[in-house]
Amino acid sequence: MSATEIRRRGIPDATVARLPEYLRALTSMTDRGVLSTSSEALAAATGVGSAMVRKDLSFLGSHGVRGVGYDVPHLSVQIAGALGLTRDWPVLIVGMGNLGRALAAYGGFAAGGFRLVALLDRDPQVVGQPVAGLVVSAMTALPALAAAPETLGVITTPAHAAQEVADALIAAGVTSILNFAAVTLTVPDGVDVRKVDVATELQILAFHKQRRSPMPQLAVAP
Amino acid sequence: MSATEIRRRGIPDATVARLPEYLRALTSMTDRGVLSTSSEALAAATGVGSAMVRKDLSFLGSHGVRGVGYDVPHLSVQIAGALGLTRDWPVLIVGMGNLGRALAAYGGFAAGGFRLVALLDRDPQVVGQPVAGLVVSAMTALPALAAAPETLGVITTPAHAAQEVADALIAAGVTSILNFAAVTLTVPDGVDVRKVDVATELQILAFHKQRRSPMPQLAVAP
DNA sequence: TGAACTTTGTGAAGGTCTTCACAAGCGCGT
DNA sequence: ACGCGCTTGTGAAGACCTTCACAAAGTTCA
Repeated sequence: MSATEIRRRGIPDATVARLPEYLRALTSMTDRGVLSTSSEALAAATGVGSAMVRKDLSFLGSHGVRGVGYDVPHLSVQIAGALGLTRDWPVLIVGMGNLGRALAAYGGFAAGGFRLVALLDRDPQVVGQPVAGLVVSAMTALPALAAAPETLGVITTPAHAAQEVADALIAAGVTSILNFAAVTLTVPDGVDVRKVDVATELQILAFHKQRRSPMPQLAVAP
Repeated sequence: MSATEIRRRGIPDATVARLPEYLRALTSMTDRGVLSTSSEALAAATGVGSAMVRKDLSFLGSHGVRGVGYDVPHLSVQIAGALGLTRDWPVLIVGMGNLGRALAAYGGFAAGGFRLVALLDRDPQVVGQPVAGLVVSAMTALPALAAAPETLGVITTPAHAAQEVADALIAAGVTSILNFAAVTLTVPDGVDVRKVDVATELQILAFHKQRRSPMPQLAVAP
């Protein structure tokens, strides 16, 4: 693939989905004082094939050295830059149930420009409570809290409230949403939704497990 | 694709990943008293193209009626059967921090044969506490608790403990793991791991958002 | 009965992603 | 200076996935 073609089509989605893995492996190497690595070592650390590691990294430009490998700090910067992690990303979470609280307490945000700016809930009993160093806001505060155009929204409400919350987020100008609720959100063009769903993941695991060791099954009438 | 070929190669992974979506849409229809649907309606409910819905469902066999559509209860049973949700799937969660507790309290397990059978933690302070109607067990109890060969393991420990927990689960006979920790687990062949990682999802969202509205960027020296 | 209408099921075409295989390039030791 | 060994970068091939387009097959209604 030519350099101009990459610029036209951008980095493939499949590659983008793996870049955080590489970055995590590189961060771990940095922590252990490893300064240089190879596609083979990154492959071992991430479970991806080494040829794919090389192809993925080649989309960021050629930063490896033949016969030697990749410079860990330099490659980390390249990937972080490609992912946009050098910017500041305000994050707000709507839904302060068990999951919302767990997520608010989760330390993984700071590692990559993500900054928790607000926690919201519809329940007046919950509004005003302190959670993870922030005070829970009412839904009416949403437009003010999502003022920054690069704000990322996280939905941790029950399924039945998620669409309404998504609509409110979008009305407030949020265009990137991470949805933990077990529903498919309907959103206009230009809004990017990713979902995280435990039930779906378990069902996929169950499917593969069943395929490995099928149970005697009742015949289905034709 | 011929019927024998489907049976040889199985249902494509991409299709399996969408079956839970269809099933959820169908369940919602059942709840609303809708008894019949179409590929177009399922497409609207799941955000998938209607041609793909039809192709996906055709892998389960031909259960639609031309000119009419699909029977909601019948199709629900077909999908649930294909996913293995008619079996009983014991689930155990290791790591009773915020996330583990949130997950234990999450109601979505029962909806599909998933049954929470045990919660474990390494911390003696936590062992013995009641969580979600179960008492937290010590790690030493793992082999006994994972006795059923179809047990699914969920890891909600901090990243640094996850590999060790995975090894223990595998030693206890668990071959399907859902990993919430921010590390890539190394597992032997025959063990199926799926990961759920908030940081990765946020990074992918950030990438797409940045691509939509790039920031003035510093040039990188060649 | 039969024509009009609707919706499925599916070859074929077109993309995208992964793997293969090896030339090109770099450092090191002599 | 030069050859040897190592690792990258990348065309090409192949596998996989999605979209298109339409024949097939059913229902409805006159």
